[in-house]
Amino acid sequence: MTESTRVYGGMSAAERRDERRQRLLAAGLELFGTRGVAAVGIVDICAEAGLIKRYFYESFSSIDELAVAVFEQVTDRLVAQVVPAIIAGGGHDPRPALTAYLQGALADPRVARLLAVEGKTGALTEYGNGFATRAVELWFGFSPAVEGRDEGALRLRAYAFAGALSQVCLAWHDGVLDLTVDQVIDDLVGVFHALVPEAPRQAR
Amino acid sequence: MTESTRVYGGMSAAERRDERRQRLLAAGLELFGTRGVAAVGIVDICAEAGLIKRYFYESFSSIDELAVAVFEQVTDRLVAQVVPAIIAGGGHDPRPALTAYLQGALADPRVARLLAVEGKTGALTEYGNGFATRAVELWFGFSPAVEGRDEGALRLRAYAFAGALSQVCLAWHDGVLDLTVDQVIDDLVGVFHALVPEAPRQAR
DNA sequence: ACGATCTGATACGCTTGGGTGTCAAATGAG
DNA sequence: CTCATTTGACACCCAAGCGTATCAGATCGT
Repeated sequence: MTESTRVYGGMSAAERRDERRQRLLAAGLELFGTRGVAAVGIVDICAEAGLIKRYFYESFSSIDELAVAVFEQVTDRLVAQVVPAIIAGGGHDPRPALTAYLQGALADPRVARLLAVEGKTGALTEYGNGFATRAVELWFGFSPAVEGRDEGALRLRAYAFAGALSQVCLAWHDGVLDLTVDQVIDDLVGVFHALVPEAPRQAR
Repeated sequence: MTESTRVYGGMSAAERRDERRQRLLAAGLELFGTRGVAAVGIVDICAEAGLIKRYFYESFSSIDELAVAVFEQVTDRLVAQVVPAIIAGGGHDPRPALTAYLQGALADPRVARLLAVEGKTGALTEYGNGFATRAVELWFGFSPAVEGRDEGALRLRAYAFAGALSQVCLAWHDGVLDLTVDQVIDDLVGVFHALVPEAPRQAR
């Protein structure tokens, strides 16, 4: 309880603590995004972050807790970039949103892997499903007020597109798709329009 | 080296050995398909199979080896059902093939999880990617002789459809899609045709 | 019935990783 | 300079899981 709080290395106690937490998050992104969550231990994280175990438990109490924090950091960043792009698209052009999303998922294979694979396993399942749900609800923000049989079909297409995005990102990172980033974006815009022919509720 | 080989429990030595191997494979499908490969140990497999560790090492030398065998068994069964259905479709109707595939992936959530999640992690990555490649090449069997820019775009759509299939199966098993199996099949046939507008090279 | 073999249960040694503790060196306040 | 605080390196105990070994009961051939 004695908060001595003095400056060390030019930083206050809170600053040092936050900086260590950020290093742990960065180490988690690196290792979780390459080896996979299940293959990473606390010792690995500390080695990658250049810290000792004491400072791991300073911010987190388990590997799963760190994994959740990393996942939320990644998805929050992504949402923060995509949502304004959706608004910029004016509700009828999916390209800005797709561009924003793919700039995150194509630029960093670790992000792609976290979203497409790790978010479906172990302690991240509920958070991964939650993110998928958020994305699908976002999708429905474009085309509301559907009912009955078509509502289910539309929802299916939302999940279909989400899965398509993930798989394409993984395949592209694996090098099996010989396309530029812009080509991938163009093609996925095409996929979007193919999946939602009634998409832009503008002049129909 | 002394192969005594005598009958026990009404089975020959080879029969008993095969039966134990099958029980291990079944236990692997159950546990890998529910908890995930990374969360399963040899002891768990043996408990599920009702065997002791000695008989695990009789057929496999590690958890990863069992996981590969389970994955290959599942995918081989699937291929054995899908390929004839492709032929039955005559190269222009995707419905039989999709029906065959989804009868496997929708009837058994463990199969869906193995294909969509576990096949991308750990020791199964190469085999999972190999299966995806097989599926994509199968896709190209329908629409050959494309070249240049369109070849990449078509390949992207193949991976997109594969990802769509996986994600829809997972979502359906999670109960977020309130559709019957037949409705899912119908809708995915629609997704297929949407992704491949030039699909049936019949009377265009 | 008897002996050899097959099986299941259990135990043991070993390694790995989590969680905690100790101690000396580095740093900053007075 | 002196001393309290902060930090890093290292040691330690413990639980879990792997791989192997042991042993009694069950089963089969003769």
